[in-house]
Amino acid sequence: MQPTELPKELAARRIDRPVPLREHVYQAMQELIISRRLAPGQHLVESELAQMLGVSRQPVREALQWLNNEGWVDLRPGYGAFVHQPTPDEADQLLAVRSLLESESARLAATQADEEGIARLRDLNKQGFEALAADDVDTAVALNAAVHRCVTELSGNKVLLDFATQVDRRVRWYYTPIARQRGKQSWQEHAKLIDAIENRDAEAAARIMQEHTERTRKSYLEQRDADGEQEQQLIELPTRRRRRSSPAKG
Amino acid sequence: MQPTELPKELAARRIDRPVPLREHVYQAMQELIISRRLAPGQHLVESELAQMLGVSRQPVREALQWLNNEGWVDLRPGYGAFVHQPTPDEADQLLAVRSLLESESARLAATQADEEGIARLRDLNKQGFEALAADDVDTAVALNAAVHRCVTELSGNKVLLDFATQVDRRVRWYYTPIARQRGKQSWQEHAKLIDAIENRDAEAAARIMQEHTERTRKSYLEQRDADGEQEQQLIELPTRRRRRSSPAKG
DNA sequence: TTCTAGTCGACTGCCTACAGCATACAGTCC
DNA sequence: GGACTGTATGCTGTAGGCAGTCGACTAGAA
Repeated sequence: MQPTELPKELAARRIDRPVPLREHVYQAMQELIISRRLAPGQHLVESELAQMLGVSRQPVREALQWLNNEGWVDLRPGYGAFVHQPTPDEADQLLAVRSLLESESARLAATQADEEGIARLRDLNKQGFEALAADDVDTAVALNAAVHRCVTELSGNKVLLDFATQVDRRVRWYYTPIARQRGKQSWQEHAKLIDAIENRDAEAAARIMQEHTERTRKSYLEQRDADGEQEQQLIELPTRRRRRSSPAKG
Repeated sequence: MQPTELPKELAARRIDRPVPLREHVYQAMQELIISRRLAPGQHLVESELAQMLGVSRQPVREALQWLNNEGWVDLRPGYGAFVHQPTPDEADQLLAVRSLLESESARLAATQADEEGIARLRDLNKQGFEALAADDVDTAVALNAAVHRCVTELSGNKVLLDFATQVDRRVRWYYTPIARQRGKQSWQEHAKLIDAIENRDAEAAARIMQEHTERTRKSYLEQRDADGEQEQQLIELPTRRRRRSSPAKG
């Protein structure tokens, strides 16, 4: 089988290796999944992935475990890994949980944040406006994520941060397309949020964050109804025979 | 090295093996950690665990990954696994997040739950009162967890359920001792909660759940201040030499 | 005594190989 | 012709082993 373009890159990385191979595998596969080049529901055969990425099955297995934790793939013991099927329902549920976690974060941040943290927030938001003005959408999206993350960090609750990070990662799978479309308003809402935090007004901060995230959720729903999924070029993992799916139940 | 008492048990299990070994390893280790026979901060050497449990390193590695996801151990790449150090701070943060997630669950359950689900709740709570009357603390603790889980299931938000389950597992590490002490009041609160859900009063349900869980949190803090940690007999993992800890940073 | 270089060995990360199960296919019996 | 059984083979789970890395210990010098 001729490897896709990835193995050379991996082979290169392999030379300076303080970072475990599984990390690279993890990242490569995450990219493939996010970009939908591996189709939802697709069976991921360890040996094929290993060959494709130029490593053995071991690091692939470990990477698959991580991907499983983070909701990118589903593991069925004895039957291997399958790319997770994102459903509209799940997206909505994720966004709901995100809203919950982040509004609580904002509430806590209003009482916990220090001056330096608030300054950091302001700076990020300023950069966001600038990216917006420069039409630099990628940067704006990244900065948006950074603002939200920063608020959660300022909550001072590490557990909350952990969970919010998890949700955020998964949400972005669905959400990136919309994130690219919400413009100035979003950053104005951030500004208000930061004001509330600075004024130590916990309730206001929580409310603003909730409205802010709920608006995102609504955008998602609208967009979803508006346009269908666009097709993507899938990686055809070459096998002669392939298991159809999970075992017949019962 | 002479294995501890575990390997025979595992060896027996090994005969009827539809379940992967790593599952058994996972459960065995979780038990050892919860019971504090593996000390917080202790370095878990794969080969020793493998020998102790009578399996090879591979299933141990995979079990460690799971344990890591769920917060029981911390993995430091290149340095192995360490039993997670639970701190009072973290416990408090976990309980705070739990409160958040569960009160939202209650809110949603009030609008989403069906008759059958509510009946299930009532039944669990009835059993809880009975266990309490019979002084069967273990059953009462289990039923308490079941009630909370059931509410979260009835929320209809699978993501919320996922996270709540995670939190719950970890919380129980700290929390079991107090859970054993909260008595009748707790079950009366459940009853009120179920009433609110049945009446479709989302706000009341959320409020009751929040107060209920916050009360637990307070109990935890009080208890923590009251008595210190009792010592436990640790498993001495036999090695000649052992790395002290993680590498010197920077 | 304290600092430094060198050596030893423990431990992780990774690879290869094998065993067992599950599926798919082909041939056989009713 | 349809159901059943036997066989080939893909794929996972697990074992075992090798190499590189990092910490601990030791000896020698300042």
